[in-house]
Amino acid sequence: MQLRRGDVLDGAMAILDEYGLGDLTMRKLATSLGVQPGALYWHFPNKQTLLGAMADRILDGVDAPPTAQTWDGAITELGYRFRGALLAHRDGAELVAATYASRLTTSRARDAFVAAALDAGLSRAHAELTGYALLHYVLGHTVDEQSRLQLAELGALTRGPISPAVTTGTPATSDDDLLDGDPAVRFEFGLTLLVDGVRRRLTERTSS
Amino acid sequence: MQLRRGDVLDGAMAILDEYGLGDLTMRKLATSLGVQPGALYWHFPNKQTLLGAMADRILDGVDAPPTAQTWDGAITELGYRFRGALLAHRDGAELVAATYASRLTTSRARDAFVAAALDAGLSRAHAELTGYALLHYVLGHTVDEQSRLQLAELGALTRGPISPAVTTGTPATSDDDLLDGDPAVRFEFGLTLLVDGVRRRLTERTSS
DNA sequence: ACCTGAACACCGTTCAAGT
DNA sequence: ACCTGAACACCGTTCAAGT
Repeated sequence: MQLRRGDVLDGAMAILDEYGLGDLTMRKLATSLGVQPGALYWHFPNKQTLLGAMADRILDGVDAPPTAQTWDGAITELGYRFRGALLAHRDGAELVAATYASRLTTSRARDAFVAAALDAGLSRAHAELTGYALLHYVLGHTVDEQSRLQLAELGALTRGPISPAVTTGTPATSDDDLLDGDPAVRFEFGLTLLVDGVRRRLTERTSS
Repeated sequence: MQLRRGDVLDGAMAILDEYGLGDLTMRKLATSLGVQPGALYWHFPNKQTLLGAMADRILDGVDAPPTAQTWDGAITELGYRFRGALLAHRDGAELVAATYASRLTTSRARDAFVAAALDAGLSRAHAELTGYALLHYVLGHTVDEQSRLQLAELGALTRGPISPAVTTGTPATSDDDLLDGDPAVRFEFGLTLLVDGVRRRLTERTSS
């Protein structure tokens, strides 16, 4: 059976979800595919490009038009969708943030924010700037949220052998969650600040 | 001459500024200090802890009380100060973002934002949430801004041997800057959206 | 066209032993 | 107390050679 580019990508996603970004090495990936490390370099020029393709897969669909009827609903919907996509894979936020930085993603996630800001009534220039602000906020928040989550899971495992049956009944809250509050509430609040910021720009326009 | 913890930190910061985070290895650091790699592990338990100490140094002073007279001026001042601290060192934003994720920084930068939000008149809970939103936005924005900057510098070097004298006269704008606009403008815009979001919460309080 | 075998030039970390 | 020497268990990437 010959290896195809998609198989490499699938294998990489599987390792990511099961072991995390730190354990995603070209050598482990090759082993899991039953192939020599060098074989991967026929399908991807380097690891960074592979990570870029993974980021694209993680973000696949987030740029679809929102279903909400209002402009603020649309922006909020896109924000939650973006965050959800990142949280759906172990280290998803970190991977996407790193890939955004290296400019190896082809995702048009930011464009979706820009389109929603245009629909709200902002000028092209302001809509573009709003797209950046939303993108940066969601990325910054979700990287933080996911790393907390994973540190808490690690802590829960380290803290001791509690019967797994116990954790099934209780909601998956950790010590840190209790101290720092619900991450969804935190996310929503920041998103609302930005949306209200946009609202203010709109009323200034109309009233002048 | 015996090596002190501070010397290791100084050496690490020097490598960061000159060669970047990717070239900051324990081995290179040891060589630059004229010592064996193992010696470093007497002063720092591991590389992560060293990176945490570096992040603390980068963020040193950003949590000082702002001088601005108004609450919105104070938040803006803190935002610019935070961003400035990150931009002052090569890969500073990436390093601090990674360290925030691993919770190995002792910086109270977020607390400064929270204090400013309290001064604005927000409740404790809302001020805390505002602190997170501001922190995440500044971090997300500046990681992006700095990676663009460094990709542009790399591109400028790669694109060819233009006389260094030419770049002295012209402002340090790259092709990407022209396409994507002034990063300071982008930063200011997002910060204003958040500040205006806070403002809205304040007026709702007072008017109800 | 696609992959192997084998190497190159690295990593972070550990730890007995030295001074 | 502080460091060396030397190893352990890895990395990403390249590339002639095979099929």
